[in-house]
Amino acid sequence: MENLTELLKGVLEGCVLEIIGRKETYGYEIVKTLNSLGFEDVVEGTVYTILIRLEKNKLVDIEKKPSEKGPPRKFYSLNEAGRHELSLFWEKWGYVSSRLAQLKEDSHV
Amino acid sequence: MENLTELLKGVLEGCVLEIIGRKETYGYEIVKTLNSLGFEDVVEGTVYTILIRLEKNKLVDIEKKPSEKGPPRKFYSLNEAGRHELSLFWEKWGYVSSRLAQLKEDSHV
DNA sequence: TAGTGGTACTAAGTTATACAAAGTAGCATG
DNA sequence: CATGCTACTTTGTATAACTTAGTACCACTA
Repeated sequence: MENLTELLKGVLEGCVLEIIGRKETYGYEIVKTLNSLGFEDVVEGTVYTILIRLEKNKLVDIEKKPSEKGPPRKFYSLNEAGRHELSLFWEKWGYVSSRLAQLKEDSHV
Repeated sequence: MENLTELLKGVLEGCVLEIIGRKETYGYEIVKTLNSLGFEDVVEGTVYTILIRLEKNKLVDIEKKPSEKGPPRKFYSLNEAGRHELSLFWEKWGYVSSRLAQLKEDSHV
């Protein structure tokens, strides 16, 4: 799917929160996860800027661990504020998507 | 619902296309329509910038008509390119929302 | 007739987010 | 020692929504 950029604003951050919320993970793996979830064109630069933002907003805890395969990994996990932000995200997403569903539904009645 | 700004990127333009696609209408009325659809905090400044963008991208036809209640209205209708853009929007929206639905579904399995 | 409020459009500047592009660096394999 | 995968960093750009302020038409009323 091409040029989803604008529709992904706000969405990708929510996805990253959700992914981190499931299990402690790191940037490179998150990129691969997003790709496999259907967000195929999401690249590292995008994800790392999101992670830096999450850190700056104190939504995640970070732990550095060595890797067998390359440079050390920075593992992220959600803290309490992060979990709250995640539930807020799903709430907002639910709101917007239900309005859109309604709009679309009305359109072919 | 508070602070949906980022989630609305790309979405509002799609909504405006959809609204215009149903019947010829004008900016002020579009604002009211969006508000009644649940996008309560969307204000004129936002909608008019979208309309100017649609015009610049040649997705709409425009006709100026007098109003009984105020300044003349600029009526917008979708042209062929606009209808195509609208169907593209719904396609993209469907893609993104289905991925999100899947992500959310997986989350509480 | 001055003031208020609803209708209707315009325009300048700000902010937030995704994306592009390039680079640094560790490690394994051939 | 070159290639390729892993893994993180940084700088800059584009886009879209939002903020704020302003112009202007019209009807009603105190």
